[in-house]
Amino acid sequence: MDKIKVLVVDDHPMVLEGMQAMLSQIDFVQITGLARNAYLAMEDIKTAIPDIVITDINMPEISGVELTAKIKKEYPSVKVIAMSTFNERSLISQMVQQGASGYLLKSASREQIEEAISTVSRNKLYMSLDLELSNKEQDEMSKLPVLTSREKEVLSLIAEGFTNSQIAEKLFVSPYTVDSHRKNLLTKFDVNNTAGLIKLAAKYGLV
Amino acid sequence: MDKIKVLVVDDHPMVLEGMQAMLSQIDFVQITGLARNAYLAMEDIKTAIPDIVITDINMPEISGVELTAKIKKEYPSVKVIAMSTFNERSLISQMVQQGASGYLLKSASREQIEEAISTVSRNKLYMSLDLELSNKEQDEMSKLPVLTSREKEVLSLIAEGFTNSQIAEKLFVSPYTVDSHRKNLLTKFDVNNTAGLIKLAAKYGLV
DNA sequence: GAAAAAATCCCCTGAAAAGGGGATTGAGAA
DNA sequence: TTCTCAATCCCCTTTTCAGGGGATTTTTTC
Repeated sequence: MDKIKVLVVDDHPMVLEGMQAMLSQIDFVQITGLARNAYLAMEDIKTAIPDIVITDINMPEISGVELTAKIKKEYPSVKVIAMSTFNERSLISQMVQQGASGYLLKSASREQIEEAISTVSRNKLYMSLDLELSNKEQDEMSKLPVLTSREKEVLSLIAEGFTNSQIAEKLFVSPYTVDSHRKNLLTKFDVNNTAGLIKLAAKYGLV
Repeated sequence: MDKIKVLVVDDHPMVLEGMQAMLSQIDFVQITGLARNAYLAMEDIKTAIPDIVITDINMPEISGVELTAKIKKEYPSVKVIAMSTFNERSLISQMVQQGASGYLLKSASREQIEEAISTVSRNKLYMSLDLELSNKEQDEMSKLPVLTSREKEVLSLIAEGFTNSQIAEKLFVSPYTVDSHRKNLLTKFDVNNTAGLIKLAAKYGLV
């Protein structure tokens, strides 16, 4: 049985070293490369096509989301496992949309990493979402409202500091419309002013 | 010449492994332990007193700040190097106040870690603050206004979603006063509404 | 002990947001 | 095909915020 070829992408040398150390303890895994950015990752993939790419989501220049899109476009058979710290869960759906097969917390243990790799290599999805979440966090997550695309648009503009009428101009709609969206956002987030709105939105990476 | 004894504290196994891998490449360093939380770190220190403790700031239960306070209280001669990801710079001053001797980004290279350890062991402060910052970030950082303690207090309450009068009640002052602070904050941050305020404050970890 | 900085308080105006109410249109789901 | 939902638009009232203008007191710093 062939070993599973894994490429790790992360801008933190520490994490790369850590992953190398942990992956080398897994007997069915073979490391094909360690890349500290998306460019180098694509180079590495070209020379030695891995089975799985484990990539950080938050990276300067080209993010993990974009890298995943690139990989899936050029090498659809390569599986991608996204890695992030706990406060970026909002990016998971983005990653999955781009074709990621797994989601790993940076606080993952060797066992979890092992499980993630073997699960993903069997064409299944691995999500380590709830593993380290407190009840409070779970509650907060479940309360996360579903926003329409227009609402997201308006929210990000609010967060940019624009007023209703400025946003209305940008979106070519009436200020009344923007105000409606704003009110819906307040209701959905269950807050009663802009401050609460931005705070929550920022917390869940929506802005 | 004796080796410098180092203990690493981080709740992420990946980082611990990474640090171990990187530190073992430094010939003048001897790892006395790897702890995944503050409790275990204190145990480790008891059995083998290290010269330097490298600790993550963001940890569940007991934070790096609290751990540093504990260490400096019980073992004043032990040096502490704080470690964090880039968006927590606001904690640096807290760490320094608690007696930390260094600050290391998690994106640090082996060279930087080496430098941090040797600098700190020579009783100097090591701050890796500006190392990996882009010009844009540097500019933004340098523009960061100095807030008074009252202003910080008011800002965090604004971010919590309270109105001026609610804040006034909490602080036992007149709403006029709170309004003054709010206006000063707007001026200092050079923004013109609450949204811009919170966004900036959040960006620099002030809330 | 004087000067500077921080914290407090007050007033006014106009703009913006919050909190209600409602209505219409179009697209997609049941 | 109805029914729901998203998106659009409108009006009203009250509250809060933003942008000015000041002033006083306390605390810190030199």
